[in-house]
Amino acid sequence: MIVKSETLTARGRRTRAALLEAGREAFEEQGYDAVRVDDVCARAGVSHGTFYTYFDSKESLFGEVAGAVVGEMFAASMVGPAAPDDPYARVEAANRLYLRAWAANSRLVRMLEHAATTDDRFGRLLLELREVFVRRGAEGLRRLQEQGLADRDLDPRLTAIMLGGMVEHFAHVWLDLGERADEAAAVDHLTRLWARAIGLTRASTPRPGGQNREERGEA
Amino acid sequence: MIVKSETLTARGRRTRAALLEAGREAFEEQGYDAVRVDDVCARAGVSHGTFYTYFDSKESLFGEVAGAVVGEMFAASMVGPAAPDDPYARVEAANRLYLRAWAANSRLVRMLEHAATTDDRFGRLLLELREVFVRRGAEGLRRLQEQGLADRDLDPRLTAIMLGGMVEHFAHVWLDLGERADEAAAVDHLTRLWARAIGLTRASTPRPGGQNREERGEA
Amino acid sequence: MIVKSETLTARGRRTRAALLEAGREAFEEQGYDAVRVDDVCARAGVSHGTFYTYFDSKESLFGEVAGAVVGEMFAASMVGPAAPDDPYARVEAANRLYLRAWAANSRLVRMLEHAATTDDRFGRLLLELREVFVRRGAEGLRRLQEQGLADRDLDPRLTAIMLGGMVEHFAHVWLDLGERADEAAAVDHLTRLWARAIGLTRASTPRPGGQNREERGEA
Amino acid sequence: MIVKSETLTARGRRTRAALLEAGREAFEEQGYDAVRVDDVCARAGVSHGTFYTYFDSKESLFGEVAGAVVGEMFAASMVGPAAPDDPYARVEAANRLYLRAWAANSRLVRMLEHAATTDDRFGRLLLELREVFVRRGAEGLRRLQEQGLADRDLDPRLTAIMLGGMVEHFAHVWLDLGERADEAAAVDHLTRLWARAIGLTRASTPRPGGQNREERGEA
DNA sequence: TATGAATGAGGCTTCATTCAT
DNA sequence: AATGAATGAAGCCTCATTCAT
Repeated sequence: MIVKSETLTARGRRTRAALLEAGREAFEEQGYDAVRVDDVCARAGVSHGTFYTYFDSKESLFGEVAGAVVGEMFAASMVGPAAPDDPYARVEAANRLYLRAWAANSRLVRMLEHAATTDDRFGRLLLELREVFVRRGAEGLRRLQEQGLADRDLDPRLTAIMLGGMVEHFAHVWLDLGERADEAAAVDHLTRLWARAIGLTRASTPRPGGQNREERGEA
Repeated sequence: MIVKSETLTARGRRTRAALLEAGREAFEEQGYDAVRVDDVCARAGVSHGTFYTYFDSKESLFGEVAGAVVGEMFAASMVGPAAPDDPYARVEAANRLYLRAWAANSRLVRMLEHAATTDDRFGRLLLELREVFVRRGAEGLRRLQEQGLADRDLDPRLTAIMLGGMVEHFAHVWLDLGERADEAAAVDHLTRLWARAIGLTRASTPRPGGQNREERGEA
Repeated sequence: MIVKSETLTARGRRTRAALLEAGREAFEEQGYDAVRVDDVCARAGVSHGTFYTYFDSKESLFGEVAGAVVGEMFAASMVGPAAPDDPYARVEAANRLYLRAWAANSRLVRMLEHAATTDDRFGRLLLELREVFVRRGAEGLRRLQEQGLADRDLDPRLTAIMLGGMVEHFAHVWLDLGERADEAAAVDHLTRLWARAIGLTRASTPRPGGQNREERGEA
Repeated sequence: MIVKSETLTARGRRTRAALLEAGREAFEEQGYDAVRVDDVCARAGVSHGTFYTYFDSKESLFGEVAGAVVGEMFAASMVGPAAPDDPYARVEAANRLYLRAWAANSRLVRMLEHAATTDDRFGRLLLELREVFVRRGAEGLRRLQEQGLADRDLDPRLTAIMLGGMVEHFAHVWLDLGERADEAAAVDHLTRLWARAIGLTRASTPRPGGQNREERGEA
């Protein structure tokens, strides 16, 4: 009988959390395939049988880990109330968050991508995750279009998917495949590409961030 | 002792080719993990033992399959001499090819991505593959910059990585994750985003394709 | 320390009884192997740990359940004071009781048979159980022989084992293996076979039951 | 891929047969539950993985063993052309064969009984097995009835089930549960009970077999 | 008494790879 | 070259039982 957190005593909750944490670490360090249930148990300092008190299988543990990660990424994707007024700066802030959110969990997201290959449930999780970013991007674009600050001939959703994908994919190439770049330059470039792609007109104060401030300032 | 094609009799070459072909099909249909050596042999109509006459291991078979796929993608990425003169049209043609090349091998590329996780050799293969597209993109951009048709403040390589990634990633989202879109619209959007992102000035005849022809025609 | 009923508080007695009852149901429904201690606890509405307050092991629980069942079967096997005078009718009544007793507990008896395979203790229990019926049968036969109502050349014990086995086995075939028959016809046939086998002479009033009344009435 | 005998090379057939034989021995000696796949492999002198080349699982091995046993019992149940003319002697011969067939495989039949509890497939096998004996018995009785040698008021099938069950069950009590008896006496009693139960009239020469020849000869 | 978390022995099965023929 | 039998490392999972609270 597998137990969710609600039913558990404090001790049980601790054990479950330890397994979850151990699982996350193990997956991140070793990759899904290489992780044996016993590895996780050893990390968590519990016996082997205990694992199955809390989780059905390695896959089910991964499901929870992935769920947690996705939750964190949701949270991290919020620009928040402190967002700047300037549209360009907003785009930049969003891109930075996007990049960081993806970067922070790069390995697990890749595992999720792979898991999605086999198990639809993970495919759905991945879709949900992307959808959050896509929605946010599409919303932002639509607003800019309404304000006359962005090209109206772009389909908001398709555009958000494409430009969001650009950021996401760059995170992958950068962090997983070892393409050399520094964050500032990356964010700057991504933002400029993004802004120009949608025809973002700097309505008021042109406050471009990043390192090419001057150059663009001249334009 | 594993034998490559050169050393083989006609019969041997046939068997080897059959295994390779069978492997490719099997990997594409079932995914790396799910494929058993026996599956491949069965498809190729060959006994288990025979497999090891031609390949060291399942992984080595995958290596060859992946190599072949990458080769095909290289070939497919050539815009060719029939490329249009108009820069925008060239970008469009390149994007179409890019998308198709990735689409045609989506599953195997994903497998390669996963394999890269474990085995550096596949990581390198993947890098090589991307590099071809990145180089091509960077070259193109540099040329446009020199001709004064694209913004000079963009780093060609970084830009190519990012915009190329946009295309590649869209292929993935589209084909593997089931985002609905039709090719024409996708290519059109990708091209517009790409063109605007690099500030592509239509030097001569603006010949934008896609669904918003008129609007842009007015400009 | 395992506790028997005598030592227990009222609450303890209730818990123990609940486990016993739950165990019996579980065994009957699922079979020995398929029953997990947890199943029994769940049925009894008790936590896992509690089980071992009252029973040494799953096997020991089964032992008690089996004991209870055997006790019931003993009780059920009594023809009682209301038994008819007519020997044939007595045989018939005994057969009906025998069949019903076995039928009522068919599944548990089978489990007992299986348990006997591994554990002698259950073998002995089974022997005791059978012995009751065998003795009763042998006694009855001996009395009939003495009264000149049954063949004297039959060994009473062997005969009782064989004819008793016929009844018992028929119960098994009928109830466990799905041979179609109705109780009345079964009892009638069993009784006729039994009676003729021992050469039962209807001393006084021939009062054969069942469906062939007339035919035999003619004799 | 599991292989049946037809497809195999001589070596494969030998290995398969060895596993089958080893399985049968193991089951007989240790009982189904106690047998581990590895035990069987050790007996057969093959590795552990080899087992799964030939059988799906322990259960499937048991299925084949049981099938073989049932086949042997079918064969053993034939009275054969050497059967005596005298009906009583025929019954006696049949009972002896019946008893021996059951006795020879008592342990495995018990395992089959138990397996039938869980798996219908074994239930069906058991039914088939019994059906052979039931049919034979019913046929025999019907013939005797037609010849006027046995009571016409008995349902042949029901009677065969009951009297056959008597023999079968006695074999069980005798061999598995340790009831003391010698074969000759057992066969003699079974036959007498059977014969009388069906009202077998010795048409021609009364040639009762067994040890009580003289006593009965006097009657 | 009752709880329920923790334990770990015990078995099953898969499949890449080797090897004798 | 081809065959296919044999191998065994490697992991997964269940569940009766113990134990601290």
